[in-house]
Amino acid sequence: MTTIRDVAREAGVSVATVSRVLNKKGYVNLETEARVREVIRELDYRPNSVARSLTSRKTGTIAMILPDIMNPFFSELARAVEDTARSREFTVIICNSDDLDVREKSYIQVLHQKYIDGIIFASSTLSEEDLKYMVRHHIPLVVLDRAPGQGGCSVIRSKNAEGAKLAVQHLLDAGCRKIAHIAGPQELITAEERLKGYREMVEGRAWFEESLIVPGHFSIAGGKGAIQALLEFHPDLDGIFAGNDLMAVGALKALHRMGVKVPEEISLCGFDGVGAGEWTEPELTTVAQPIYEIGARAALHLIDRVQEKTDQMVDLELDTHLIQRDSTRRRRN
Amino acid sequence: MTTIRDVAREAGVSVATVSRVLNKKGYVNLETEARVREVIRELDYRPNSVARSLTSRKTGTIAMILPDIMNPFFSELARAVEDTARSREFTVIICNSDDLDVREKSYIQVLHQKYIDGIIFASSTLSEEDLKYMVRHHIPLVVLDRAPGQGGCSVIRSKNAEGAKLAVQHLLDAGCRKIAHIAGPQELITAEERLKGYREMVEGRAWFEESLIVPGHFSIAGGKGAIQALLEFHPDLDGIFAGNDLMAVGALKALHRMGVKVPEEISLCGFDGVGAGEWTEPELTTVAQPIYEIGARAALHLIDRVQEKTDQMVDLELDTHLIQRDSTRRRRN
DNA sequence: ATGAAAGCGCTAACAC
DNA sequence: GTGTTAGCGCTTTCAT
Repeated sequence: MTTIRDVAREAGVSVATVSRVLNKKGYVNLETEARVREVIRELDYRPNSVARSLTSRKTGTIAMILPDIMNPFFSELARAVEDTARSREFTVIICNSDDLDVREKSYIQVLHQKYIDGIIFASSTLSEEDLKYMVRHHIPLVVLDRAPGQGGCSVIRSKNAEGAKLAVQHLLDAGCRKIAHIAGPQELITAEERLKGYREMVEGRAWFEESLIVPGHFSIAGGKGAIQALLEFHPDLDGIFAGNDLMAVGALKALHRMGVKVPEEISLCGFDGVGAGEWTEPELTTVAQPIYEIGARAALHLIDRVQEKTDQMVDLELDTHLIQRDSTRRRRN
Repeated sequence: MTTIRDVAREAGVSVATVSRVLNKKGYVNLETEARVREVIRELDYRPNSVARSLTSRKTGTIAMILPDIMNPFFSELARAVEDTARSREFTVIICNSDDLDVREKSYIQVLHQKYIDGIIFASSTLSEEDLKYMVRHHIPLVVLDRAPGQGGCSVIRSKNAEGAKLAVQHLLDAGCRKIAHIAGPQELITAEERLKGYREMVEGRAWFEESLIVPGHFSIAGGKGAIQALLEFHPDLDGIFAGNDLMAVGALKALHRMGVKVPEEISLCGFDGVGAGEWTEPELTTVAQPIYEIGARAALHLIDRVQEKTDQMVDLELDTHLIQRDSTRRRRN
């Protein structure tokens, strides 16, 4: 491996000078610079970034902690983050937490030791303790899908309650008269807000009952399970708003298996807008979050903070929008 | 940040001693050790891994270069790699290449500069030049889905031709009398081998024609497009073997749109075995690669090489197996 | 404008 | 057993 000394020797200058041309910092004679650059090319020299990191305390690497990269929502998010990071010459470390807080904690330790420049946290549970740790150690942090006003970190998320209302309104417009909700885990603010949106739209209506709300754990299996419970008590159900697309897919499968036609007998609307919503038959109507945008903005802002182009925290709430496909349809009723 | 000096001072020993207890290397008095450990705990000291990397030339980080993390095949692979890496206390950098060789090249440069310990290459095109670069610089490399015997790198892949035969045999067993193949890009060895497997099974049969082979670019859109071409010339088609699941999904959508029933009129078999094959309706029969196992083995072997537990290259060919679901069915014929 | 030298935090001879 | 010291490759004062 060729080092800065080799270049210095070969160019007949000191390492300091080479360093200056490398970093375009401080004065350096144009001719000297030209010569140094020439040598750099000849020797195909590239500075060792570990050595650089040791002095600069910057690694040009950010990390992303998420529950599971196999979940299409998070893989899209990760893709956005990596694209953006690359455009700023940053590198991205991916961490699958499975929502286990011991794992999150251990990641944070390791990442900190590795001098990671910042973290995007898309896993569900960031403990108060971990947050404080990161603030104390000045590790820039962007949290996705959390309640605002945490202090010490930026937050980016979608308007979940509003999106949920969009979904319910759409089902109502489609002529549904009894709409259930398959809810995500209520520890998650996103799930909670989507449920809240649903409630606001349906509470007080004659047909509404608490038993129309069933948990689905944000998973395919959960979505399937929810259908059993739902149809048993509400055979007259004609609309379902699933708290995310994964559960909607599960619901779709279960309904199909039970011989219930979607959208003819039951209309179904998901949430998230993952690409795979188009894989199903019928294709899934859903409330789309601007997933890619969330990731891109998170990365951009995080890197701005790392590079001290800003010291402001942000607190963004992005709009959702309905993508109408085939799993909902106006009923002739 | 607390350093090794702080610990040394506080414990009344030299940094060398602290380093010794940290690395369990060399002799150190049990009582001294106890005291040092105590101080480490008190000060909540953790060694700075950047500094360590500078001397050890090891970062405890591997990289994975893949086309697109949003492709479910690669996200499963990535998940396996990260799980395995974590169990060995390694960290994983993800790089989306979009199969662009300039991008691959630039990643390799950056990763090398960052002292990455090794690379798992799951992107399609690894140029001879890049390979040599990595060999020359002693960067351990595991390549997925490439022809064997490259030298200088380990290769892991599935038995593609054999898998393809499994698929065609299954369609034949299901009673299909005219089976088409939607092929992936022939620059990719995987696509080429799958086509070869198909050919071996069908060439010489009375119904076989070259026009039964159409390109589908390993993408959903490609799968859709292929169907148009196919049905126009072969309205009597009754079986399709798609070179990957993404194309199979596209084919399924197109067939559905054209009112062709699967599997009643046409049986369809994919390749890969990505989880999302269960999202479709009907669920997709497919030849499954042991995706997770490929990733896990790749990571394990790579890390073994990094840690010099072995200096052997491997050249693995893993078995595929048929997962029979609903998109193929015995025809009453 | 350029160079000498002191770190960054840690490891590994080598000496005692 | 433990300490001293010279790096690892680079950046950054501080002289000159």
